[in-house]
Amino acid sequence: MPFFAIVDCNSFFVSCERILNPNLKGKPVIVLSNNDGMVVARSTEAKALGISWDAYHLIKDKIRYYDIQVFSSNYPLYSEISGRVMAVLREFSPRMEVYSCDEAFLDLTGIDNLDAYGHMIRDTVLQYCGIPVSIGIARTKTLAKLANRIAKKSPKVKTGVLNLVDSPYLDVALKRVEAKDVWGVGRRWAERLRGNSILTAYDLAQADSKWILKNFNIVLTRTALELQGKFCLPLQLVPPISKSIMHSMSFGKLIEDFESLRQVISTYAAESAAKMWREQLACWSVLVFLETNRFIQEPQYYPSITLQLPYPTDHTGEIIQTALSGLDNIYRDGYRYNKGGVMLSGLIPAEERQTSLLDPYDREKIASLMKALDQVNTTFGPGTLRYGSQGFRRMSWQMRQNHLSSQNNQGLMTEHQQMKRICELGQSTYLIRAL
DNA sequence: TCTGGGGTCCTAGGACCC
DNA sequence: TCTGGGGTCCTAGGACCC
Repeated sequence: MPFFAIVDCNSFFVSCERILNPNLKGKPVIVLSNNDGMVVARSTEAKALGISWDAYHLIKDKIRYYDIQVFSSNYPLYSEISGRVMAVLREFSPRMEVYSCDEAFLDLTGIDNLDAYGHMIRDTVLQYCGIPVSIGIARTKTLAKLANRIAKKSPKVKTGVLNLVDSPYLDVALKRVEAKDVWGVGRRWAERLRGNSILTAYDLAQADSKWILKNFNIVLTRTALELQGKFCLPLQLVPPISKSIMHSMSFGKLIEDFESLRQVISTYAAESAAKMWREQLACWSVLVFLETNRFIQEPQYYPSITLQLPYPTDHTGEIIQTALSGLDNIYRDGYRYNKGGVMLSGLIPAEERQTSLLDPYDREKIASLMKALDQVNTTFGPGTLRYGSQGFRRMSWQMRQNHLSSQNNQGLMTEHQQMKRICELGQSTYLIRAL
């Protein structure tokens, strides 16, 4: 019988900002989404002040009143630190699933003293990465998530580690967690479950699985079985090949003119292509979409179109051209657009492409061009080299980031200085190796 | 002024073929 | 011409996750 741990970084983005600026410890801190639109991460202190998933512009008064520290999201920083945390965790179990940037499942089967091991993991990540984590350990992934939730919330679990393997408190734990807070149960299903008097994780575990299968689906059935301690969800040890790659974002302001939209869509297409290129994939189809702003009273329009390519491609220029022809197709005058995006799908490993005599492009030349492009943009910053259709000036639709950590407290901090700051924390070989 | 971005899986229903 | 079953493929939409 396997044992699983889920290791989850506490308020991850906030913890990352605290590495750059230790003075933030003990203070209420929040991190905002792209465009500084909404709150996406909150320190415990901020949560205690009642800050939740609010629109930033609606809670500005509260932020001023309580002197809450505000940061725009700094994804290069978070992704760097995430990589270091994962490297440390892998030392504790090579059988690991990186579940998100701030969470990983570890297979701890065969470990004797699970409690002690959990504490060791927690202490090591804190020491070497400066990130506090919570850990739940149990016989299934779903139960481990449940244990983790209690470890995070309950004042009784002061150590941040909860082990439910063969625990006499398992039923107590299941009864304490509401069905809506079970991993895999969202708002909609929770409502339907409540209609059938299933209120807690315990109720869900007790429910008849045939009944769940008939009235819901196989996904929820597995969740219920996992709550009974029956292993259904294996670890995903090797990240599967992406099925789709998307770049989409709200614009800095509403866009009415076609030319600006062409620039946005070109830029988003180039972004998607770059992501795809880094994963060494090629795509069969390109989807383009636009959206108006649903929060304001005016004509709404949510068009999208999917374009099939004659051959799988990873050529940015070709993807931009395709996306722009899609834009031609869906664009309508008289709307104010708020958001757009480009999604690439039908992905295959780039090397598996069949070469065709009819293919008008020289794929090898394109590959070296793309490689050079990516290297320049990695070294000198994204967007240093770009296609003409992306535009050359900073445009009003570009992302708002008024609270970047690098500009907040100690003047401008370069990426190099940020990394140096991260390293000052570490006495560890992990960090040195990571550099 | 201002309301995230990026994914996955499952299912129902339509189109099409034999 | 009508009727029907069975199979596959695709797409859209709904649910979930972080």
